[in-house]
Amino acid sequence: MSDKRTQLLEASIDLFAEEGFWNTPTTRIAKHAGVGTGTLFNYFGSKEGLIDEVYLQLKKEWGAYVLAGWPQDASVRDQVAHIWYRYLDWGLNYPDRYALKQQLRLSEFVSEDTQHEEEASLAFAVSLFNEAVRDGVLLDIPLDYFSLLMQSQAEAAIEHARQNDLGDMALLKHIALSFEIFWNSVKAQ
Amino acid sequence: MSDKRTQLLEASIDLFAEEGFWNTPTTRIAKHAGVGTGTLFNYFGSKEGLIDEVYLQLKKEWGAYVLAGWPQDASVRDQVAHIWYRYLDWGLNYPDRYALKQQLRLSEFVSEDTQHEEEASLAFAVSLFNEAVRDGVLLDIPLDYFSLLMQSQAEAAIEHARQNDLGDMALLKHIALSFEIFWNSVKAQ
Amino acid sequence: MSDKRTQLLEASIDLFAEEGFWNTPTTRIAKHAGVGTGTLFNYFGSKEGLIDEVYLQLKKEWGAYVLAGWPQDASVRDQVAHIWYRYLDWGLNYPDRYALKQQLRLSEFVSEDTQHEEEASLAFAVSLFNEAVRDGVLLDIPLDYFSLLMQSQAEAAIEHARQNDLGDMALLKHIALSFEIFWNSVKAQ
Amino acid sequence: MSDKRTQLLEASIDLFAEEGFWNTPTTRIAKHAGVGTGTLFNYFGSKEGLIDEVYLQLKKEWGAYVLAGWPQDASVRDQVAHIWYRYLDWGLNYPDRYALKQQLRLSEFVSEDTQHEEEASLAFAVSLFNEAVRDGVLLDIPLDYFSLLMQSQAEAAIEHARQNDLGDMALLKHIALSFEIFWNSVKAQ
DNA sequence: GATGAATGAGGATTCATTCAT
DNA sequence: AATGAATGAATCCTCATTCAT
Repeated sequence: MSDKRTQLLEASIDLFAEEGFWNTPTTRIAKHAGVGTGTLFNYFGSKEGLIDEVYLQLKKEWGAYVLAGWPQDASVRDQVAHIWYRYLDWGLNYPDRYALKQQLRLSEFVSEDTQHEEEASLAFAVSLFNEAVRDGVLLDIPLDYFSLLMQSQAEAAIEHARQNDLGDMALLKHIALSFEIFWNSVKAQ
Repeated sequence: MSDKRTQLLEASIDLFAEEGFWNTPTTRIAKHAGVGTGTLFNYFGSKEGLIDEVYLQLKKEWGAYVLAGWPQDASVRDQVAHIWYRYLDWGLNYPDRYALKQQLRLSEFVSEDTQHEEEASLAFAVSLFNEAVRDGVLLDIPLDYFSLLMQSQAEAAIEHARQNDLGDMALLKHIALSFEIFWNSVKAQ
Repeated sequence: MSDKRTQLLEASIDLFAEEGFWNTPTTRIAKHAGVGTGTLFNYFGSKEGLIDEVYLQLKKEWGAYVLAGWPQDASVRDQVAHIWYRYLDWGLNYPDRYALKQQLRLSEFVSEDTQHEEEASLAFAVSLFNEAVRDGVLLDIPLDYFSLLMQSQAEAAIEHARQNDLGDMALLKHIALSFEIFWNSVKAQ
Repeated sequence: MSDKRTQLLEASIDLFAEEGFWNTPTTRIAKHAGVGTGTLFNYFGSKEGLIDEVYLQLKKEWGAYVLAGWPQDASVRDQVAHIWYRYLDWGLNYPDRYALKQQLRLSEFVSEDTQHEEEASLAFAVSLFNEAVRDGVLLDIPLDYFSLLMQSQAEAAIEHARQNDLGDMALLKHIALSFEIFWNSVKAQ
């Protein structure tokens, strides 16, 4: 994992967040990263290649953040809650990275393959989910739908928090409430 | 509402859906619309202006579709269900338009103002929502959060349906289930 | 001499002086003149045609101004002085028009023919000049050189006055001096 | 002073002289210079930037030409005469460059700053002028007016020569006469 | 590997001019 | 005669990518 590679990825994230990736020429990225233009192409082959890698990088960072401190022995509800809180935390603590990740998710710049690449964190939660379903704790729905529901509701919660610039107290209340709502939607009735 | 204006909007939607708006030069749009290049700029001022208008157009179409046949005298649950079904219907019947609308929502191409422009349909549902909360039918949460939740879960449902290419039967079941899940998340407990 | 024709010429002079003629689209001229775009072309055929006419118009205005009050019975020196003073007056009273006329004189926008079109005022001074030469009052040089000398020195005097923003007193002194200098250059020794 | 930079300046002068700078697209300049279009913009930033530099280049060339062989120990009259002859020489030997320089001087294309940039040659003649005034050889007028007078009369002389296509003999006579006329206008009486 | 000057295809936008009304 | 919406050729400039050093 070369140093310059990392510098280029960081520079890209900085600049994409500021100006959008379509307003950010490769030359500016290279300059901001402190390397030559050619170097960018040595590492990533093309601008699209770079963007793909940026997206993967963000997914990776996000995944690591979400899984950190996973309480493997807690109840299903608490395990899910942990992911939920970490998810919202990341979105609210790294608004630029979050926004960029969201944007890249649907972007025409990111290749299809990269877009659909499995998010590590969830692959990783498969057995938890399957057990919970079998034990009658969660609704019996496809895992991928469960994960879409979680993702979309988490995004709604983040979006609401960002749009309303909540104070500390209100924010905590909102996060707790958002989890209740989510849980009610997926718990077995 | 001039003829050429409409032709340009239609042509844009077609081509943006096919190739992405950033791969679609203004000249191609104009040609596809059967007008001169200059005309595009007479009507929309710039490519960005055009994209803004495309987004507004899609929102408008979508809003009209969702509200069609609204059962004003039904129960709250049925009214919400109606919107839900129409929402999913639109997303599944007009996949190109839906995908484009989603993409534009977060795009750097669409100006902030345009992005936040009130969606008519919801403004319109305010009193329904307020009454439902007062009557203890719905959770007492901010309207904008309610609407984010509805939107995000509907999108998750659409996304799931599209990714799994469900047969007619399974599709109907999925839609019904998705509404149950949504309803459980927002109904007063 | 139609009304609209005049309006268009005036509008052109206004806008050319403000922004330069190459930054002034025909549509803006027409709008500023309060007529339709087509009308401009009805009257002048092309933008170049319009600019030609603007130049002729300025030459005409200038010529009329310079010749006004011509003291036909005064001495040669006084007659020349009269033209000198009027010339400088015009340049200083109508700085926009003066600057524009200067600029058009060499511009690639003005057709050769129009550029060389005889300036009425001087044609008109031929006999005065010829007599003065014969009488030994002026140097025996070609008339066209005489007229170039007069023009160029007058422009130098105007330029100096403009660049130095002279007060009333100093300005009068400058003008008087400038004439002395000119006269010394062309009077028979 | 890169090679390509010079090629671009030369190509510009060639083409501007032939067709006028406003009829000369950047692509044609680049092609004529044997470089890519982008290169022009790498060096000059914009077409206007290029034109500015062309103007400066012409001023520089002209200044060097005019000052070459300056007879520092000759009389004031001879020193001034030297500049006079060199000035006319340049104008007559390089008609294209001269015409272009004249045209650019007043053009809206050349930025104000560039237009007013001090001409080295004259800054350089300051002490000569001051001494001559103190010694009662030249009229006591502001230096900038002196220089405007010199410039304008030299231009008149060049203009006359060009318009009349004089033979060698007549040309020499004209140049000598033009200097006498100029000298009479500025020498102390 | 690293560089960055050079490239030139590609694209948004302008604007003189036309012509149907 | 007057209009102004429509046109599309023309042009400036950008920027991903290459390649000689």
